[in-house]
Amino acid sequence: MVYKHDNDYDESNPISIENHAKKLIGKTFYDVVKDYVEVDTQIFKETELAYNYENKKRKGGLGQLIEECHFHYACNNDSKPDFDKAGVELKVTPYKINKNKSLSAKERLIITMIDYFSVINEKFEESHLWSKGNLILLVYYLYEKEISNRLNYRINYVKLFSPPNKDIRIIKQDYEKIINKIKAGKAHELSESDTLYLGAAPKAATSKDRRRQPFSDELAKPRAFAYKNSYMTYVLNNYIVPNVTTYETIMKDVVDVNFEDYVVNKIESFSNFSVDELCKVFEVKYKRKPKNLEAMLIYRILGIKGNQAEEFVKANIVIKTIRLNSNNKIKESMSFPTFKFKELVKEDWEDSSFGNYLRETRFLFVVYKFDENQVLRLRGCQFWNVPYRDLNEEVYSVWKKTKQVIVDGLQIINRNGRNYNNFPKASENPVCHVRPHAQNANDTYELPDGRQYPKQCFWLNSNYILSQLNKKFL
DNA sequence: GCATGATCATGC
DNA sequence: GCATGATCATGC
Repeated sequence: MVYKHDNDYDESNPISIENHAKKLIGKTFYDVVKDYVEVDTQIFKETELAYNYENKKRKGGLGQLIEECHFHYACNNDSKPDFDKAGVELKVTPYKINKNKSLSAKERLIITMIDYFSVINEKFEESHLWSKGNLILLVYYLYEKEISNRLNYRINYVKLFSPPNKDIRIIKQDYEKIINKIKAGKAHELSESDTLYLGAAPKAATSKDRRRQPFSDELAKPRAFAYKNSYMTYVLNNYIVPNVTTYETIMKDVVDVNFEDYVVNKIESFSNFSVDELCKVFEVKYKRKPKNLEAMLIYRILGIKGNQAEEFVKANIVIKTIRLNSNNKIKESMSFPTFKFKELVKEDWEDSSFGNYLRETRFLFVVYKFDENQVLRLRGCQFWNVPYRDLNEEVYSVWKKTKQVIVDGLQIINRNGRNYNNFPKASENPVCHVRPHAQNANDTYELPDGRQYPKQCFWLNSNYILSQLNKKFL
Protein backbone atom coordinates (compact mmCIF):
# COMPACT_ATOMS: atom_id res chain seq x y z
CA MET A 1 0.00 0.00 0.00
CA VAL A 2 1.43 3.31 -1.08
CA TYR A 3 -1.02 6.03 -0.26
CA LYS A 4 -3.06 6.61 2.85
CA HIS A 5 -6.78 6.86 2.28
CA ASP A 6 -8.26 7.08 5.72
CA ASN A 7 -10.81 9.79 5.21
CA ASP A 8 -12.05 10.64 8.66
CA TYR A 9 -14.31 13.53 7.78
CA ASP A 10 -17.91 13.84 6.67
CA GLU A 11 -17.96 15.55 3.27
CA SER A 12 -21.51 16.81 3.80
CA ASN A 13 -20.70 18.57 7.06
CA PRO A 14 -18.80 21.89 6.97
CA ILE A 15 -17.66 21.63 10.59
CA SER A 16 -16.32 18.13 10.05
CA ILE A 17 -14.45 19.33 6.99
CA GLU A 18 -13.07 22.27 8.94
CA ASN A 19 -11.96 20.02 11.78
CA HIS A 20 -10.17 17.74 9.39
CA ALA A 21 -8.49 20.76 7.79
CA LYS A 22 -7.33 22.05 11.15
CA LYS A 23 -4.92 19.11 11.30
CA LEU A 24 -2.95 21.04 8.68
CA ILE A 25 -2.07 23.80 11.12
CA GLY A 26 1.66 23.93 11.73
CA LYS A 27 2.52 21.74 8.77
CA THR A 28 4.43 22.71 5.67
CA PHE A 29 3.15 21.50 2.30
CA TYR A 30 6.14 19.20 2.23
CA ASP A 31 4.89 17.64 5.49
CA VAL A 32 1.46 17.18 3.93
CA VAL A 33 2.85 15.29 0.96
CA LYS A 34 5.04 13.22 3.27
CA ASP A 35 2.11 12.29 5.48
CA TYR A 36 0.18 11.23 2.41
CA VAL A 37 2.79 8.81 1.20
CA GLU A 38 3.98 5.82 3.22
CA VAL A 39 7.48 6.39 4.47
CA ASP A 40 9.37 5.29 1.43
CA THR A 41 11.86 7.80 0.13
CA GLN A 42 11.81 6.55 -3.41
CA ILE A 43 8.03 6.62 -3.75
CA PHE A 44 7.87 9.96 -2.01
CA LYS A 45 10.28 11.48 -4.50
CA GLU A 46 8.28 10.09 -7.38
CA THR A 47 5.02 11.37 -5.97
CA GLU A 48 6.49 14.78 -5.38
CA LEU A 49 7.81 14.98 -8.90
CA ALA A 50 4.71 13.47 -10.46
CA TYR A 51 2.55 16.18 -8.99
CA ASN A 52 5.15 18.74 -9.86
CA TYR A 53 4.08 20.80 -6.90
CA GLU A 54 7.37 22.65 -6.92
CA ASN A 55 6.56 24.19 -10.24
CA LYS A 56 5.57 27.75 -9.39
CA LYS A 57 3.95 28.26 -12.75
CA ARG A 58 1.42 25.60 -11.95
CA LYS A 59 -1.16 27.88 -10.42
CA GLY A 60 -3.55 26.43 -7.92
CA GLY A 61 -1.02 23.70 -7.32
CA LEU A 62 -0.96 24.20 -3.59
CA GLY A 63 -4.73 24.03 -3.40
CA GLN A 64 -4.66 20.86 -5.44
CA LEU A 65 -2.01 19.42 -3.17
CA ILE A 66 -4.28 19.92 -0.16
CA GLU A 67 -7.27 18.46 -1.99
CA GLU A 68 -5.43 15.34 -3.05
CA CYS A 69 -3.02 14.71 -0.21
CA HIS A 70 -5.12 15.84 2.73
CA PHE A 71 -8.74 15.43 1.64
CA HIS A 72 -8.06 12.62 -0.82
CA TYR A 73 -10.24 13.70 -3.65
CA ALA A 74 -9.33 14.70 -7.16
CA CYS A 75 -9.78 18.39 -7.72
CA ASN A 76 -12.74 19.43 -9.79
CA ASN A 77 -12.56 22.16 -12.33
CA ASP A 78 -16.27 22.79 -12.65
CA SER A 79 -18.26 25.62 -11.22
CA LYS A 80 -19.56 23.67 -8.24
CA PRO A 81 -18.06 24.23 -4.81
CA ASP A 82 -15.22 21.89 -3.92
CA PHE A 83 -17.20 20.15 -1.18
CA ASP A 84 -20.47 20.25 -3.04
CA LYS A 85 -22.53 18.37 -0.47
CA ALA A 86 -21.51 20.82 2.26
CA GLY A 87 -21.44 23.89 0.01
CA VAL A 88 -17.87 24.57 1.08
CA GLU A 89 -15.23 26.02 -1.20
CA LEU A 90 -11.61 25.29 -0.29
CA LYS A 91 -9.14 28.12 -0.72
CA VAL A 92 -5.46 27.82 0.03
CA THR A 93 -4.09 31.32 0.16
CA PRO A 94 -0.94 33.15 1.26
CA TYR A 95 -0.49 35.91 3.82
CA LYS A 96 2.59 37.85 4.74
CA ILE A 97 4.09 39.60 7.74
CA ASN A 98 4.88 43.25 7.06
CA LYS A 99 7.88 45.22 8.29
CA ASN A 100 5.81 46.62 11.14
CA LYS A 101 4.74 43.06 12.10
CA SER A 102 1.16 43.50 10.90
CA LEU A 103 -0.39 40.82 8.72
CA SER A 104 -1.69 41.24 5.18
CA ALA A 105 -3.28 38.96 2.66
CA LYS A 106 -0.68 38.53 -0.05
CA GLU A 107 -3.21 38.19 -2.83
CA ARG A 108 -6.80 38.77 -3.74
CA LEU A 109 -8.92 35.64 -3.29
CA ILE A 110 -10.06 34.41 -6.69
CA ILE A 111 -13.56 32.90 -6.42
CA THR A 112 -14.63 31.96 -9.94
CA MET A 113 -14.16 33.01 -13.55
CA ILE A 114 -16.64 35.51 -14.95
CA ASP A 115 -18.48 34.09 -17.94
CA TYR A 116 -19.54 37.34 -19.60
CA PHE A 117 -22.40 35.64 -21.43
CA SER A 118 -24.03 33.66 -18.64
CA VAL A 119 -23.39 35.95 -15.70
CA ILE A 120 -25.75 38.61 -17.01
CA ASN A 121 -28.66 36.25 -16.38
CA GLU A 122 -27.65 35.26 -12.86
CA LYS A 123 -29.22 36.86 -9.84
CA PHE A 124 -26.70 37.39 -7.07
CA GLU A 125 -28.33 34.98 -4.64
CA GLU A 126 -28.38 32.15 -7.20
CA SER A 127 -25.12 33.01 -8.92
CA HIS A 128 -22.10 30.76 -9.37
CA LEU A 129 -20.15 33.39 -7.57
CA TRP A 130 -22.27 33.25 -4.46
CA SER A 131 -22.51 29.46 -4.42
CA LYS A 132 -18.74 29.46 -4.06
CA GLY A 133 -18.19 32.70 -2.18
CA ASN A 134 -20.62 32.31 0.69
CA LEU A 135 -18.85 29.57 2.60
CA ILE A 136 -15.11 29.25 2.22
CA LEU A 137 -12.65 27.07 4.05
CA LEU A 138 -9.64 29.34 4.28
CA VAL A 139 -6.26 27.68 4.60
CA TYR A 140 -3.71 30.41 5.16
CA TYR A 141 -0.02 29.79 4.72
CA LEU A 142 2.78 32.19 5.46
CA TYR A 143 4.51 33.49 2.36
CA GLU A 144 8.17 34.24 2.90
CA LYS A 145 10.31 35.79 0.21
CA GLU A 146 13.40 33.91 1.34
CA ILE A 147 11.80 30.51 0.87
CA SER A 148 12.38 29.41 -2.71
CA ASN A 149 10.63 26.03 -2.64
CA ARG A 150 7.01 26.71 -1.95
CA LEU A 151 6.54 23.24 -0.47
CA ASN A 152 8.33 24.72 2.55
CA TYR A 153 5.66 27.34 3.22
CA ARG A 154 3.87 26.64 6.47
CA ILE A 155 0.11 26.54 7.04
CA ASN A 156 -0.74 28.53 10.15
CA TYR A 157 -4.47 29.26 10.06
CA VAL A 158 -7.49 27.24 8.99
CA LYS A 159 -11.00 28.57 9.30
CA LEU A 160 -14.44 28.44 7.72
CA PHE A 161 -15.47 31.90 6.61
CA SER A 162 -18.77 33.41 5.54
CA PRO A 163 -19.00 37.14 4.90
CA PRO A 164 -21.11 38.77 7.63
CA ASN A 165 -24.44 40.31 6.60
CA LYS A 166 -23.14 43.88 6.54
CA ASP A 167 -20.50 42.75 4.02
CA ILE A 168 -22.94 40.74 1.91
CA ARG A 169 -24.95 43.91 1.23
CA ILE A 170 -21.86 45.57 -0.22
CA ILE A 171 -20.72 42.43 -2.06
CA LYS A 172 -24.12 42.28 -3.71
CA GLN A 173 -23.90 45.93 -4.74
CA ASP A 174 -20.45 45.20 -6.17
CA TYR A 175 -21.78 42.19 -8.08
CA GLU A 176 -24.55 44.22 -9.62
CA LYS A 177 -22.19 46.99 -10.59
CA ILE A 178 -19.99 44.51 -12.46
CA ILE A 179 -23.00 42.92 -14.17
CA ASN A 180 -24.31 46.33 -15.20
CA LYS A 181 -21.01 47.25 -16.77
CA ILE A 182 -21.08 44.05 -18.82
CA LYS A 183 -24.68 44.77 -19.81
CA ALA A 184 -23.58 48.21 -20.95
CA GLY A 185 -21.10 46.59 -23.34
CA LYS A 186 -18.12 47.66 -21.25
CA ALA A 187 -16.64 44.37 -20.09
CA HIS A 188 -13.34 45.54 -21.59
CA GLU A 189 -13.34 48.52 -19.24
CA LEU A 190 -13.90 46.56 -16.04
CA SER A 191 -11.53 47.48 -13.26
CA GLU A 192 -11.01 46.21 -9.77
CA SER A 193 -11.29 49.73 -8.48
CA ASP A 194 -14.86 50.05 -9.78
CA THR A 195 -16.10 48.21 -6.73
CA LEU A 196 -15.56 47.87 -2.99
CA TYR A 197 -15.06 44.31 -1.63
CA LEU A 198 -15.77 42.08 -4.62
CA GLY A 199 -13.69 42.91 -7.67
CA ALA A 200 -13.40 41.83 -11.27
CA ALA A 201 -9.79 40.73 -11.13
CA PRO A 202 -7.67 40.16 -14.23
CA LYS A 203 -7.06 36.47 -14.80
CA ALA A 204 -5.35 35.65 -18.04
CA ALA A 205 -2.85 33.01 -18.97
CA THR A 206 -1.06 35.57 -21.12
CA SER A 207 -1.38 39.33 -21.41
CA LYS A 208 -2.81 38.93 -24.92
CA ASP A 209 -5.62 36.63 -23.82
CA ARG A 210 -9.06 38.10 -24.67
CA ARG A 211 -12.71 37.01 -24.47
CA ARG A 212 -15.87 37.94 -26.33
CA GLN A 213 -18.58 39.86 -24.50
CA PRO A 214 -22.34 39.88 -25.15
CA PHE A 215 -23.07 43.56 -25.84
CA SER A 216 -20.01 44.82 -27.67
CA ASP A 217 -17.61 43.70 -30.36
CA GLU A 218 -14.65 44.81 -28.27
CA LEU A 219 -12.73 41.91 -26.82
CA ALA A 220 -12.30 41.95 -23.06
CA LYS A 221 -9.63 40.61 -20.73
CA PRO A 222 -10.65 37.41 -18.99
CA ARG A 223 -11.57 38.26 -15.43
CA ALA A 224 -12.62 36.43 -12.29
CA PHE A 225 -14.72 37.44 -9.34
CA ALA A 226 -12.39 37.92 -6.41
CA TYR A 227 -12.48 39.22 -2.88
CA LYS A 228 -10.07 42.09 -3.00
CA ASN A 229 -6.74 42.03 -1.30
CA SER A 230 -7.84 44.80 1.08
CA TYR A 231 -10.96 42.86 1.99
CA MET A 232 -9.01 39.66 2.59
CA THR A 233 -6.51 41.55 4.75
CA TYR A 234 -9.41 42.70 6.86
CA VAL A 235 -10.83 39.19 7.01
CA LEU A 236 -7.44 37.85 8.06
CA ASN A 237 -7.01 40.36 10.86
CA ASN A 238 -10.55 40.29 12.15
CA TYR A 239 -11.96 36.83 11.59
CA ILE A 240 -8.95 34.56 11.25
CA VAL A 241 -6.36 36.04 13.58
CA PRO A 242 -8.38 38.03 16.07
CA ASN A 243 -6.36 40.94 17.37
CA VAL A 244 -6.96 44.32 18.88
CA THR A 245 -7.33 46.31 15.67
CA THR A 246 -10.92 47.30 15.31
CA TYR A 247 -12.20 49.97 13.04
CA GLU A 248 -15.31 52.07 13.39
CA THR A 249 -18.11 51.40 10.95
CA ILE A 250 -19.79 54.03 8.77
CA MET A 251 -22.96 52.06 7.99
CA LYS A 252 -23.84 51.17 11.56
CA ASP A 253 -27.47 50.31 11.14
CA VAL A 254 -28.40 51.82 7.81
CA VAL A 255 -29.85 49.03 5.73
CA ASP A 256 -30.67 48.86 2.03
CA VAL A 257 -28.89 52.01 1.00
CA ASN A 258 -26.12 52.05 -1.54
CA PHE A 259 -22.93 52.58 0.44
CA GLU A 260 -21.40 55.18 -1.84
CA ASP A 261 -24.65 57.13 -2.13
CA TYR A 262 -24.89 57.16 1.64
CA VAL A 263 -21.38 58.54 2.05
CA VAL A 264 -21.81 61.20 -0.63
CA ASN A 265 -25.18 62.37 0.71
CA LYS A 266 -23.92 62.50 4.28
CA ILE A 267 -20.92 64.60 3.32
CA GLU A 268 -22.88 66.86 1.03
CA SER A 269 -25.35 67.62 3.81
CA PHE A 270 -22.48 69.81 5.10
CA SER A 271 -21.88 71.46 1.75
CA ASN A 272 -20.75 75.10 2.03
CA PHE A 273 -19.77 74.79 5.67
CA SER A 274 -16.40 76.43 6.24
CA VAL A 275 -13.58 74.46 7.83
CA ASP A 276 -13.99 76.54 11.01
CA GLU A 277 -17.72 75.92 11.12
CA LEU A 278 -17.16 72.18 10.71
CA CYS A 279 -14.62 72.28 13.54
CA LYS A 280 -17.25 73.91 15.73
CA VAL A 281 -20.00 71.46 14.81
CA PHE A 282 -17.79 68.46 15.51
CA GLU A 283 -15.92 70.02 18.42
CA VAL A 284 -12.53 69.62 16.80
CA LYS A 285 -10.02 71.71 18.74
CA TYR A 286 -6.35 72.16 17.98
CA LYS A 287 -3.41 74.43 18.76
CA ARG A 288 -1.59 73.95 15.50
CA LYS A 289 -3.62 72.97 12.47
CA PRO A 290 -3.21 69.25 11.80
CA LYS A 291 -2.21 68.68 8.22
CA ASN A 292 -5.00 66.22 7.70
CA LEU A 293 -7.67 68.44 9.29
CA GLU A 294 -9.84 68.53 6.17
CA ALA A 295 -9.78 64.73 5.91
CA MET A 296 -10.40 64.41 9.66
CA LEU A 297 -13.55 66.47 9.34
CA ILE A 298 -14.83 64.05 6.70
CA TYR A 299 -14.48 61.18 9.16
CA ARG A 300 -16.36 63.20 11.79
CA ILE A 301 -19.16 63.86 9.33
CA LEU A 302 -19.34 60.11 8.70
CA GLY A 303 -19.57 59.49 12.44
CA ILE A 304 -16.02 58.18 12.80
CA LYS A 305 -14.04 59.38 15.82
CA GLY A 306 -10.63 58.22 14.61
CA ASN A 307 -9.26 58.43 11.12
CA GLN A 308 -9.94 54.98 9.76
CA ALA A 309 -13.28 53.57 8.74
CA GLU A 310 -13.93 49.86 8.42
CA GLU A 311 -15.51 50.06 4.98
CA PHE A 312 -12.70 52.23 3.59
CA VAL A 313 -10.07 49.81 4.88
CA LYS A 314 -11.87 46.79 3.45
CA ALA A 315 -12.48 48.43 0.10
CA ASN A 316 -9.08 50.07 -0.22
CA ILE A 317 -10.61 53.53 -0.47
CA VAL A 318 -8.15 56.39 -0.18
CA ILE A 319 -9.39 59.87 0.73
CA LYS A 320 -7.81 62.69 -1.23
CA THR A 321 -8.69 66.27 -0.40
CA ILE A 322 -8.72 68.75 -3.24
CA ARG A 323 -8.54 72.49 -2.80
CA LEU A 324 -10.09 74.67 -5.45
CA ASN A 325 -9.14 78.34 -5.63
CA SER A 326 -11.91 80.90 -5.94
CA ASN A 327 -11.05 81.10 -9.65
CA ASN A 328 -11.79 77.35 -9.97
CA LYS A 329 -8.16 76.34 -10.47
CA ILE A 330 -6.42 73.61 -8.52
CA LYS A 331 -3.04 74.86 -7.40
CA GLU A 332 -1.31 71.61 -6.53
CA SER A 333 -1.04 68.29 -8.31
CA MET A 334 -1.83 65.06 -6.50
CA SER A 335 0.99 62.94 -5.13
CA PHE A 336 1.26 59.19 -4.67
CA PRO A 337 3.70 56.85 -2.95
CA THR A 338 7.32 57.18 -4.06
CA PHE A 339 8.89 54.58 -6.28
CA LYS A 340 12.32 52.98 -6.07
CA PHE A 341 14.29 53.55 -9.28
CA LYS A 342 15.93 50.15 -9.21
CA GLU A 343 12.61 48.37 -8.75
CA LEU A 344 10.70 50.32 -11.38
CA VAL A 345 13.16 49.34 -14.09
CA LYS A 346 12.51 45.67 -13.34
CA GLU A 347 8.72 45.98 -13.64
CA ASP A 348 6.33 45.30 -16.50
CA TRP A 349 3.46 47.73 -16.91
CA GLU A 350 0.89 44.97 -16.42
CA ASP A 351 2.27 44.27 -12.98
CA SER A 352 3.82 47.63 -12.11
CA SER A 353 3.35 49.05 -8.66
CA PHE A 354 1.89 52.36 -9.83
CA GLY A 355 -0.31 50.67 -12.43
CA ASN A 356 -1.55 48.21 -9.83
CA TYR A 357 -2.07 50.99 -7.31
CA LEU A 358 -4.33 52.86 -9.71
CA ARG A 359 -6.09 49.70 -10.85
CA GLU A 360 -6.80 48.58 -7.30
CA THR A 361 -7.47 51.81 -5.44
CA ARG A 362 -10.78 53.59 -5.26
CA PHE A 363 -10.54 57.24 -4.30
CA LEU A 364 -12.87 59.49 -2.40
CA PHE A 365 -12.19 62.99 -3.70
CA VAL A 366 -13.28 65.51 -1.11
CA VAL A 367 -13.54 68.96 -2.62
CA TYR A 368 -13.04 72.18 -0.69
CA LYS A 369 -13.10 75.57 -2.30
CA PHE A 370 -11.88 79.02 -1.23
CA ASP A 371 -14.74 81.51 -1.41
CA GLU A 372 -14.26 85.15 -2.48
CA ASN A 373 -13.13 85.98 1.08
CA GLN A 374 -10.51 83.21 0.98
CA VAL A 375 -12.50 81.09 3.43
CA LEU A 376 -12.15 77.38 2.70
CA ARG A 377 -15.54 75.69 2.37
CA LEU A 378 -16.58 72.09 1.84
CA ARG A 379 -18.19 71.65 -1.58
CA GLY A 380 -18.82 67.92 -1.64
CA CYS A 381 -17.22 64.66 -2.62
CA GLN A 382 -17.15 62.01 -5.30
CA PHE A 383 -15.84 58.47 -5.59
CA TRP A 384 -13.36 58.08 -8.40
CA ASN A 385 -11.13 55.53 -10.04
CA VAL A 386 -8.90 56.09 -13.00
CA PRO A 387 -10.71 55.68 -16.32
CA TYR A 388 -9.57 52.78 -18.46
CA ARG A 389 -8.16 54.80 -21.34
CA ASP A 390 -6.38 57.37 -19.19
CA LEU A 391 -4.63 54.55 -17.37
CA ASN A 392 -3.69 52.42 -20.34
CA GLU A 393 -2.75 55.22 -22.68
CA GLU A 394 -1.57 58.31 -20.81
CA VAL A 395 -0.36 56.91 -17.50
CA TYR A 396 1.20 54.00 -19.31
CA SER A 397 3.15 56.23 -21.66
CA VAL A 398 4.49 58.31 -18.77
CA TRP A 399 5.38 55.19 -16.84
CA LYS A 400 7.13 53.73 -19.88
CA LYS A 401 9.09 56.90 -20.48
CA THR A 402 10.08 57.08 -16.81
CA LYS A 403 11.40 53.55 -16.98
CA GLN A 404 13.31 54.32 -20.17
CA VAL A 405 14.86 57.47 -18.70
CA ILE A 406 16.16 55.48 -15.74
CA VAL A 407 17.39 52.63 -17.94
CA ASP A 408 19.19 55.10 -20.23
CA GLY A 409 20.73 56.83 -17.22
CA LEU A 410 18.92 59.80 -15.68
CA GLN A 411 20.24 63.09 -17.05
CA ILE A 412 20.86 65.60 -14.29
CA ILE A 413 21.92 69.16 -14.97
CA ASN A 414 22.73 71.47 -12.09
CA ARG A 415 21.94 75.14 -12.58
CA ASN A 416 22.15 77.63 -9.71
CA GLY A 417 22.08 74.84 -7.16
CA ARG A 418 18.94 73.23 -8.59
CA ASN A 419 19.02 69.87 -10.27
CA TYR A 420 17.08 69.60 -13.51
CA ASN A 421 16.27 66.13 -14.83
CA ASN A 422 14.61 64.55 -17.85
CA PHE A 423 11.74 62.75 -16.15
CA PRO A 424 8.34 63.27 -17.86
CA LYS A 425 7.02 66.76 -17.10
CA ALA A 426 3.47 67.92 -16.49
CA SER A 427 3.66 69.86 -19.73
CA GLU A 428 4.33 66.68 -21.71
CA ASN A 429 1.26 64.68 -20.77
CA PRO A 430 -2.32 65.65 -19.90
CA VAL A 431 -2.68 63.14 -17.08
CA CYS A 432 0.47 62.70 -15.05
CA HIS A 433 4.11 63.51 -14.51
CA VAL A 434 7.07 62.65 -12.30
CA ARG A 435 8.33 64.95 -9.55
CA PRO A 436 10.27 64.76 -6.30
CA HIS A 437 8.47 63.60 -3.21
CA ALA A 438 11.09 63.62 -0.51
CA GLN A 439 11.74 65.20 2.85
CA ASN A 440 14.83 66.99 1.57
CA ALA A 441 17.80 66.64 -0.73
CA ASN A 442 19.22 63.81 1.38
CA ASP A 443 16.07 61.73 1.23
CA THR A 444 17.13 59.63 -1.74
CA TYR A 445 17.01 56.28 -3.46
CA GLU A 446 19.80 54.75 -5.50
CA LEU A 447 19.69 54.85 -9.28
CA PRO A 448 20.72 51.67 -11.14
CA ASP A 449 24.06 53.30 -11.93
CA GLY A 450 24.79 53.90 -8.25
CA ARG A 451 24.03 57.61 -8.01
CA GLN A 452 21.64 58.78 -5.27
CA TYR A 453 18.70 60.95 -6.27
CA PRO A 454 15.82 62.47 -4.26
CA LYS A 455 12.79 60.17 -4.03
CA GLN A 456 10.29 60.72 -6.82
CA CYS A 457 6.69 59.76 -7.39
CA PHE A 458 4.05 59.92 -10.08
CA TRP A 459 1.72 62.92 -9.72
CA LEU A 460 -1.65 63.41 -11.35
CA ASN A 461 -1.67 66.82 -13.03
CA SER A 462 -3.82 69.40 -11.30
CA ASN A 463 -5.60 70.21 -14.56
CA TYR A 464 -6.37 66.56 -15.07
CA ILE A 465 -7.86 66.27 -11.58
CA LEU A 466 -9.93 69.35 -12.36
CA SER A 467 -11.23 67.71 -15.53
CA GLN A 468 -12.36 64.70 -13.52
CA LEU A 469 -14.35 66.69 -10.98
CA ASN A 470 -18.09 66.98 -11.01
CA LYS A 471 -18.81 70.48 -12.31
CA LYS A 472 -21.22 71.18 -9.49
CA PHE A 473 -18.26 71.73 -7.16
CA LEU A 474 -17.04 74.75 -9.16
C1' DG B 1 1.76 82.94 -13.97
C1' DC B 2 2.83 78.54 -13.94
C1' DA B 3 5.79 74.48 -14.12
C1' DT B 4 9.17 72.28 -11.86
C1' DG B 5 12.16 71.48 -8.21
C1' DA B 6 12.44 71.44 -3.29
C1' DT B 7 11.22 70.89 1.31
C1' DC B 8 8.32 71.42 5.46
C1' DA B 9 5.73 69.10 9.10
C1' DT B 10 2.73 65.82 11.23
C1' DG B 11 1.88 61.39 12.69
C1' DC B 12 2.63 56.63 12.84
C1' DG C 1 12.96 57.17 10.70
C1' DC C 2 9.98 57.45 7.22
C1' DA C 3 5.68 58.05 4.52
C1' DT C 4 2.84 61.28 3.04
C1' DG C 5 -0.10 65.41 2.89
C1' DA C 6 0.83 69.96 1.97
C1' DT C 7 2.90 73.84 0.16
C1' DC C 8 6.76 76.87 -0.83
C1' DA C 9 10.18 79.05 -4.10
C1' DT C 10 12.54 79.98 -8.16
C1' DG C 11 13.10 80.81 -12.79
C1' DC C 12 11.47 80.17 -17.41
